[in-house]
Amino acid sequence: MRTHTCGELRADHLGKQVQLAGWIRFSRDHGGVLFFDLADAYGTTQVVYDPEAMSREENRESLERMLKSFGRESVISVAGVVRNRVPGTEDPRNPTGHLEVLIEDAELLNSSKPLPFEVADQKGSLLPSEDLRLKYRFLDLRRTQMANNLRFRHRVIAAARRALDDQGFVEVETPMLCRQTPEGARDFIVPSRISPGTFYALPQSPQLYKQMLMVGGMDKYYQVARCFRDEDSRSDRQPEFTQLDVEMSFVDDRDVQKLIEEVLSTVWRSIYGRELKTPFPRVTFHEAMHRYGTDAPDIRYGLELHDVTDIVRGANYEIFKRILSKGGKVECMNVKADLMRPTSGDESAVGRNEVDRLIEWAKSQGMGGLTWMRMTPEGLQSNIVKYFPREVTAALEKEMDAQEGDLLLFLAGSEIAALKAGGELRRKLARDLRLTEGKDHQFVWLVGCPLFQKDSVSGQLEAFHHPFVRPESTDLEGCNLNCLGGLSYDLVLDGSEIGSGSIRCHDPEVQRKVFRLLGMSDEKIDTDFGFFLEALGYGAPPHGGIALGIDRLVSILLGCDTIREVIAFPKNKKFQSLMDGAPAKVEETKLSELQLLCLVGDDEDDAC
RNA sequence: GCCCUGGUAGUGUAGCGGCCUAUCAUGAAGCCCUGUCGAGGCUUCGACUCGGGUUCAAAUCCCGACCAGGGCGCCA
Repeated sequence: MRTHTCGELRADHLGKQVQLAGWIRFSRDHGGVLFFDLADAYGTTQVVYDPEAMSREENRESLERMLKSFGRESVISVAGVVRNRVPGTEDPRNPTGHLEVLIEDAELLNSSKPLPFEVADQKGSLLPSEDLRLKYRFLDLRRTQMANNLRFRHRVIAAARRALDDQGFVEVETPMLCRQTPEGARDFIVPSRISPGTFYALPQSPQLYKQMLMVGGMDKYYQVARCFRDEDSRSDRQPEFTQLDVEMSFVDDRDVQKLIEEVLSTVWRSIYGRELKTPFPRVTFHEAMHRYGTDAPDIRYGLELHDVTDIVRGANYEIFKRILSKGGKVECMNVKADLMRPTSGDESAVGRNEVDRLIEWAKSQGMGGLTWMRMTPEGLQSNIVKYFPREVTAALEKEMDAQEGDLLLFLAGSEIAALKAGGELRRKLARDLRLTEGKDHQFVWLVGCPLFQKDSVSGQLEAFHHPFVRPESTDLEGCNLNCLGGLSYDLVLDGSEIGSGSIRCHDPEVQRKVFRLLGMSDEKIDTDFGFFLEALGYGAPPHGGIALGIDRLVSILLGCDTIREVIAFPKNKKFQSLMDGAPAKVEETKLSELQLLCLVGDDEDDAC
């Protein structure tokens, strides 16, 4: 159907008879000469109809009529000769821009209805609303941006596969129809027809299966695995998503991290053609929370938090006094003068109006407000500095290394609230002041996370990551469980968690103890995890692994706002596929076959 | 479950109490044009999400619904 693609023709094809096929992106009718930009997945080639160059007079009229009838996104094939363009009319932006194909014959392979939005890239054309793009995703995918995104994603995955294959990893597929896991995210449930009244769950991750593969002696496993979680959507969350899932035997945490650094280095070489700096910096959970106010720190800029609680204790400032009396903390951030005026010219980009806006923002974040002081030649100044004795402001200046023009921002509240708000403030300022513009991507290992955390409502211990993390110490009776660490590690990229892994419990007794501490009865443990503990009892090797979120990784590398931009057929915020209408009702007979009753009638109001 | 933002021709937008019979661009349909490449020129078509309310007067203000997105909770 074609001899070449639309991105292929070069100077050495000149004079050759070729046949191209593709979509008409643009057409230009000059009253006689007709130009078409013929596009396919590989590029765009200009094909031209020139009536004066037509030799066979008898075909001329019908060919001309046909060509003039072609609309945008019509699919055509053309036959003709490759020739140079008229001197001075070359298009240097296009690799095929110095030549064109002179149409001798053409065929309409398929016509296109008028488009719901523009597919061709045009200067100044804005994207249509996302629901329209999702409804017509097949058209959206024709846009070069989307096509490039998917190709980029493919190259990332291909490079990762190559790296893992080189290291002797085996890609193994694990079931999509699983047993429901008791904790964690909500499962998607699939009814069994053969065993009425029972249900499979779609996997939240292949966690247990990959551990079983280690027990099975597979030694090095990986999978580009689809995972399913029925939790509410975010811009970086979809009900189904893809993980690069890895597990290996006879390793410690450093071995897994080293492997991932190697995999990502291969990705870097493959897509950027340069080396990735390894090993990645390691930040402990404690350090991340106290310096950056988050467990997924972006360390590409400063704005670090300082605990100034003890310093401001000497102040007569009612707001701080009230919070301190309740055991709260005061966190301080120094917005250095040079950060505040790189982009927007003369005056400080964080003037009084902006500070007022930050105060409003802090209130919207659930803080009581935000206190500020600006460093001047006369020392710290602000509306409330009169409540701070000179020795307190002096100590603040020293602790925060305040130089002239610097802005100190204070957040006061319970320790966790102050830190979290500080983390949010950091992110907001980084965004507003464009602190990451032009900066390289930065990976960080987050290590030393606690094994457990207390549920804020029930007070019950719950797993910080998941219940399969090996505790730092196996003496679970003799230690403070609130401080007990796990052998886990998160991979953070530019302030987003893109991976999480750990060394696992391979000793069934340790694993059972962890389950018990999580509040599970022995009966429940045996029902839900009996097979798992049983397996660990048959000589499970020490093992560990990690899973990288491919959608997040790729979207961050591409600078996309949401992971939907790197997923061919994503769902909307309500988990609907606007293109095919999923989820949808099924016929009554299908339900009876599954022994299911639907409590929601045809009329929405009938819902119980 | 909650909070925030937004809904104007097919698409993207302007308008934000009367100058609205609603702007501009793009598109679609038609005509002109023999070297363009977002071709150009001319003509035509085509919209205020829905329901209440305030007002002499509502695209504009208020309330509610619906739809979309962002976030909180949730996501072991």
